Amino acid sequence: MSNEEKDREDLPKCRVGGKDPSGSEARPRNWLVPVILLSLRDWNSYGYELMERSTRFGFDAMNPGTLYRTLRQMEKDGIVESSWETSRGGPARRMYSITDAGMTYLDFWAKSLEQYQRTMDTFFRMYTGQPLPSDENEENEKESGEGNSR
Amino acid sequence: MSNEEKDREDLPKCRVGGKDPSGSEARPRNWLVPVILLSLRDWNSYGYELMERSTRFGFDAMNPGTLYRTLRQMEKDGIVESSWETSRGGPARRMYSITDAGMTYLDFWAKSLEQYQRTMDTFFRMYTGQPLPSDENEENEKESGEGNSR
DNA sequence: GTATATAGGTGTAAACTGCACATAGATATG
DNA sequence: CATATCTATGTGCAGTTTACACCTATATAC
Repeated sequence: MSNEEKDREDLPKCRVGGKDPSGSEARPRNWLVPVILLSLRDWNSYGYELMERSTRFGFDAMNPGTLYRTLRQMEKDGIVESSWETSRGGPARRMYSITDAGMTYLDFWAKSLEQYQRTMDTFFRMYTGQPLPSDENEENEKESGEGNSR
Repeated sequence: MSNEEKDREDLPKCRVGGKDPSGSEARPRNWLVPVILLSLRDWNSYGYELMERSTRFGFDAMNPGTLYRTLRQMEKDGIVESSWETSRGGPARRMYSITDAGMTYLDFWAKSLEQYQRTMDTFFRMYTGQPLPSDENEENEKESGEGNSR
């Protein structure tokens, strides 16, 4: 048995977050939306192709149901547009393109993700043991002093 | 009217992701769990205090319901322990401490978040217009070539 | 004719979260 | 004493998101 497998078996089976934070847990809700918008900003595309492309953005095994449903919802919201492409062998494709509102929405997502990245940086600074740089020590240690330190 | 306010009104009211990705949207599900575990790793604490501390990790206005419920669930999962602290003026506090399983779980979350950070880096590299460095151009442009470029 | 790859989709249950609301001890104030 | 406030912990419910299973249809290969 490899070490990684052993680690996994020691991991508590937590109901919070399903089982473990790997895979789907450690990414924001609707992460699929900015990923799709970003893909469509460069090239128009369709569901089946977007499924493969999103694999590069943390979706190890994208499930079709969620993707197609998200695309239809995004069209209702006006951030993407679609039209059938039938001039081709094989099943018809619903080709999607991003709208102006979609571009605006993508920019907004980018700003939010930047903010979240900074928050995660704070998390990792604290995780690796360094004190918070923005924390000016306004008596916090004393207030929380009833706990033992490890 | 300020520019920021104007931007906000131009934003499409998207059903995907509630309204907009600001605030709660741009962070993973159960983000509260690693935040609590990290806080408890340094000092034992209780719900009311943890509520204030989590404000520093992207929760602008933490709602008590979610926090207390999460803490109870985490205890059921065995990643934290609690005991009543009554030797004090004021209402009793349920003091929490992290368990060994909780430490393991925190490490696991950290690994997942690191992974996700790398994914977000990929997102931002693509967003700002640079090509993916891991992308060795295996005919991808031609395969996706039916879309127009912007 | 039947298997396979491509392409798009629905139904449902579980999980997560925000919001409103409920409870209760201690202390301060008129 | 009445009651207001701060501290502290919770429950109920409804809305959103998502994973999983399942279904349909077209074209091509064998």
